[in-house]
Amino acid sequence: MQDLLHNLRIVINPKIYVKDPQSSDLGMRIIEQGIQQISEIGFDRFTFRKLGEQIGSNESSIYRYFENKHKFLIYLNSWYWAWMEYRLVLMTNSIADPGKKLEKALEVLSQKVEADPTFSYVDEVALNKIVVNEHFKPFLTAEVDEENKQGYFEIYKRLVGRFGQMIRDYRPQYPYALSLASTVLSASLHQYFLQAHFPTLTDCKDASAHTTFLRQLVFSKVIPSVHE
Amino acid sequence: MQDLLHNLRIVINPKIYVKDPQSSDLGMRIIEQGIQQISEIGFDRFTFRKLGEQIGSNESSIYRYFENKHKFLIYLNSWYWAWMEYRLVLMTNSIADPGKKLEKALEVLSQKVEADPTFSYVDEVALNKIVVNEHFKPFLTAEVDEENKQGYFEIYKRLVGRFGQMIRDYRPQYPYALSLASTVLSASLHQYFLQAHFPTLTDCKDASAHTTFLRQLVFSKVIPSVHE
DNA sequence: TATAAAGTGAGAGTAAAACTATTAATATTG
DNA sequence: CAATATTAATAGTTTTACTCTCACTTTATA
Repeated sequence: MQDLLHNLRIVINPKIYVKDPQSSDLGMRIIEQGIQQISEIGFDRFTFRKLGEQIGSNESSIYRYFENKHKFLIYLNSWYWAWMEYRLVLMTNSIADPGKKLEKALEVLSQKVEADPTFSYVDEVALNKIVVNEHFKPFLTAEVDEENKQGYFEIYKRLVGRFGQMIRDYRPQYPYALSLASTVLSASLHQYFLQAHFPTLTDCKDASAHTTFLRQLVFSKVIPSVHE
Repeated sequence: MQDLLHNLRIVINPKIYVKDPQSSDLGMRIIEQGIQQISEIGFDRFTFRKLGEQIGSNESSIYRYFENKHKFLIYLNSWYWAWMEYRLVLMTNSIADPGKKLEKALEVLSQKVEADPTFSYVDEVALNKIVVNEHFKPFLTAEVDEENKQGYFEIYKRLVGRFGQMIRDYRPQYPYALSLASTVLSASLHQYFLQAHFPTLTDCKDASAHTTFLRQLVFSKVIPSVHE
């Protein structure tokens, strides 16, 4: 199993990059160190110049891989969501019971992220910090609709769709499967964000609370409508 | 009642502005036209220079009201959340039953925004568009923690707290009132955002769907845990 | 092994945005 | 009417994002 996984490579829409960073040593360093830098100083303060200095290369070389830093962020986000999708499939594929499958999916999507040795050049924990801290930044531009047309967000959309389908498989009558799927995904990030920056706006103080909160939300244990 | 309300003024933390825009004609125009411009071209493409041109004034005059455009966005967001809080209180204050109160609160927070004649110089519909399209932008900066310390987000935090308290009043045993409150608030914006830009990621196609989706979520009718 | 092609590094250069500072004109107030 | 505050106009600075060019190195190919 592990051997098989070592041959895996996350596939990203080529329109997002100029040259595939997974195809060269410099490219890998751009990803590796770019993740480090953004997670440390934040995306806004991050520049290709600074990254060039850190990897002992030049700004202009990085532009040969990514058109601009916004696309770099979209790339990193795509990688993250592709990795989440891969983990989701891996962890739920063998579960036949829709309820148990959904429960497992929720766990995968909401638990604290840990390093995955399958992809050595990516620090998943730092990448998760980026995704949490900048969660909607890839979407929040005047060019969303154009970029969406270009398929920049297809991985994320596929993940929402897949998770939505799991909800539908469990309760086909429920009419808001997609909305619930997108809500859970964004709420999970948001709760981690609040825990880090606005602890007075969340009750999720430890690792397990995030999963419990969302599980209760999805499985209707929030405010029991019948008896308690 | 209306007469009383005409004397109302939304109070914003003075640290957010240099000079109170509600104190002068130029200030009002900055708010009024600023909302228009940002809702039309998006926050990133918006500059004080462009706004100056539109209101027949100068870039440097605007800097006398707001230190920078990021603080201007924080101001607009604060105004929006203060207005939401005012509406929330107004619409729920007289309701004694905690369940009905919570239901009403959900309605106020999730329904499509309509113009409020109480505050004539603010176009609430355009402002809502800004808040939906840029939802987390005020938070998503490297300076969040510092700005939070300065109290820039206190109105939003108060609103979450107030809504969380309504949940707690209804079901004191439920341990995630704050998380649910912040989730509902952000999910509401997010679903509107998806409806506008990613319709394949949401089931909320019309005005009432947003409220129904969230009501079911909060009142545990998502996936009935007992029988159907 | 010679040679073209591709990839990279260094540095300078450009355009736009985000302010800042100065000064003059205008309006307000005491 | 004089003092004061407010605003307009202009020019200037700094930073960022990105571009261009050219030299050098590595790799591919004949």
